[in-house]
Amino acid sequence: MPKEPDFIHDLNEQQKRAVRHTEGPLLIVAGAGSGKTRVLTYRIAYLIQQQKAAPDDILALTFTNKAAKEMKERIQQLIGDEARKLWMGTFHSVFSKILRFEAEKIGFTSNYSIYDMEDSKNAIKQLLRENNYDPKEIRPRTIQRLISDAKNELIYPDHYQEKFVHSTLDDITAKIYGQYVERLKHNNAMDFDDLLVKPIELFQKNEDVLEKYQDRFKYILIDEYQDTNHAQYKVTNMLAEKYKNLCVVGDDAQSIYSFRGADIHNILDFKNDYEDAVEIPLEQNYRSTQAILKAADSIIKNNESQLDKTLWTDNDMGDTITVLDNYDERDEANRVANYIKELKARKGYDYNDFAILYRTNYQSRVYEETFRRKGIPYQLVGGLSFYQRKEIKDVLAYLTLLINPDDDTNLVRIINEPSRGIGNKSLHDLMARARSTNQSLWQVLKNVDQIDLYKPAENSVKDFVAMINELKNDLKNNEKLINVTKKLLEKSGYMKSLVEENSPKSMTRRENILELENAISYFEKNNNNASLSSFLQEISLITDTDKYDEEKPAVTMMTVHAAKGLEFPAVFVVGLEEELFPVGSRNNEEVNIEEERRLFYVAITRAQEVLFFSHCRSRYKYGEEQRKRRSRFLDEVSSDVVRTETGSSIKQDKDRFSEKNSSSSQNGDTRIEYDWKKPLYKKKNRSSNNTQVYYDNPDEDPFQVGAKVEHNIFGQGKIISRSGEGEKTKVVIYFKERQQRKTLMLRVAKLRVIG
DNA sequence: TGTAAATTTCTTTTT
DNA sequence: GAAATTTACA
Repeated sequence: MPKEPDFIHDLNEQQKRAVRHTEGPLLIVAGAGSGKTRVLTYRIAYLIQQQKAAPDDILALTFTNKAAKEMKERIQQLIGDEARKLWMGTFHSVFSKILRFEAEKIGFTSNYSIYDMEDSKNAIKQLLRENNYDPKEIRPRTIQRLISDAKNELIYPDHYQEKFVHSTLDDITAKIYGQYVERLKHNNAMDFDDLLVKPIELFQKNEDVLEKYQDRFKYILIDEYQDTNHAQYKVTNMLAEKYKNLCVVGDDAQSIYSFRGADIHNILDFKNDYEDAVEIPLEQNYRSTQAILKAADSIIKNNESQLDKTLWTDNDMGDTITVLDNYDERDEANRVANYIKELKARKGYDYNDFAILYRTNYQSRVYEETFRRKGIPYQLVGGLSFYQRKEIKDVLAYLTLLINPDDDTNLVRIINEPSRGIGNKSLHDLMARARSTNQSLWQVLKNVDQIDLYKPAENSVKDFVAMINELKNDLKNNEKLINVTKKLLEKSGYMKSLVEENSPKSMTRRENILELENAISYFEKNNNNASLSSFLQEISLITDTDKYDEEKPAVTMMTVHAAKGLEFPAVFVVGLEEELFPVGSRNNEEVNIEEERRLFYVAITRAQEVLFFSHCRSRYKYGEEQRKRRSRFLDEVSSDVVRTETGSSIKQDKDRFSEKNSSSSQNGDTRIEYDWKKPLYKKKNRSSNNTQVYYDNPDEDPFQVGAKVEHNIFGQGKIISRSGEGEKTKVVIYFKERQQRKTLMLRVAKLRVIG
């Protein structure tokens, strides 16, 4: 056996044990900030360096593609270029690759489409219609959710009938589930859940295939094991069964994905599943100050079900945590922005040292507006991702069709995009034909002669078929992807229609499409045998967090979920209000309060040095102002590590808030009491529902006479006059492109200042 | 058939 | 308040 590498000495004793334990099942219970990524990378490097395994014997499953990429780079630094041969990625990306090799064995082709949530929802909606259910009454989303849950539990359609038929909803779901599975197979498509479930089917039906991959992956490592669901659990158990070299890393305190079927028992029961499993805890935290850890600990101990462990640190006590008590979300964003500027100056932080973490994506909006106004650079992670944009999905649908024409869902998406005269009626007829003859829509289109169709539509169909065929041919003749894409954009008229629309919106869309073209060129340059199929597969599995760039000099804004695994010197956890964090219950579904608490724990433990909490007393939801009560979690935080700062706008607003010494406060700090149920009335001199006219002081309002502005529809223009106040402010604008004047309500018109 | 206007739902979290 | 969807009308 080769001599131990020097790098082993970078580790503490627990970490060394985990790295040296190469054979047999291993459970690493890694507390937040305890260096688990380091352990994983070192363990892999160690396996190779000690010649226990070749790089391609090892499979490492991570939570994001970005984590896999970074880990690979770090291993490369330790052991060299060999590391490139490692199998690393998310469950979804790794198994989608395996499925591409083995698709034929389960009745698919390697060019199968991957459906995202939207595609899958559309397919379900279509099925509901075909079964004469009104998608307004039976929500596709609900059915989709139930089907997804079933899949992750490995309950198949026939079993669903047995297990769940208690209500009409279950009845309908059972019916749709069966049809949905068939439809996807017919379309040669898989949804996200299938990428986990189909490999299991593959391995069960083909023992030789299973054995091939068992021999292939002699060592398996899984990160964030607490967030695996039953399907993931099952498939890795199958793979690990032969050699039992399964190493899982997780922290039950950070389990935050139960809504997508993650089962905390996978980590709790690991030792039952593998009797000779060794458990190694990592308890030293290298990330955070003592104050931050104390806050985190005081939170998590309120949960009943937790594995016992003590996280400790050698780090300093650090700063006290500040709770910002705000008037509303604008006040909140303003104060956060001010603190960022102040900390930047006082502590020498850069913008990328800050993160703003929230429970829901829509909370980002106020921050975007505030930061833009104050000139603070930011990067938004999550929300609507690039590949979910309409124009991008459209182009990708065209491309998908070239390799998988039987994919009805993608075909329906673009058959009349841009409009080419194949409207609702014609499409309906075509689909009816497809259903009655059990053909795909594409097959029906190819033989459109055989149906009695509205003539102009029929001609359009013929042109459409000819165009797709031509592009398919180009692809077959090994034409470059980028050229096929460009030709597609031209021949389909997609670009033309965007050019003709000539609105700011269509301009953005064109820019996005250019960016997609760049992505395609880049992919083609960096992959020797880049196929359209592999490109589409890769991008359909790109996640929001994959795009987060820690080098970018900008404040990061993201959900707590997206922040998992990351760390920042200074963190603001915002929107800590009841019904938001913890979230409010939907319908009568019960909120999993322990999971919300774990989520808060994750948020806290992202912070290295400086931590802020904040909550608002009122907040807009559905366009209406709502009174908010501060989160119960704030009362759970150990009182000796926090102090509350009440915003000046609250103190000034005596009408609504009366000052009292609150003795009931667990924290013992002074708080201004207010009757949170009392209805709000409109604030003076502040537009309550338009973000554009809200400023620190009126002088900052940029929509003054003479300002150049841009309107989404009317284009660019100049403000000629202005009247009214607050919400009722009106401006007269001369739009030069249209050569006309318009009077617009500032509150309604979406104006941007330019130049 | 395509567009503009009116209406309704929507906000958890994500591979 | 926005996005998605439906309705009304050209």
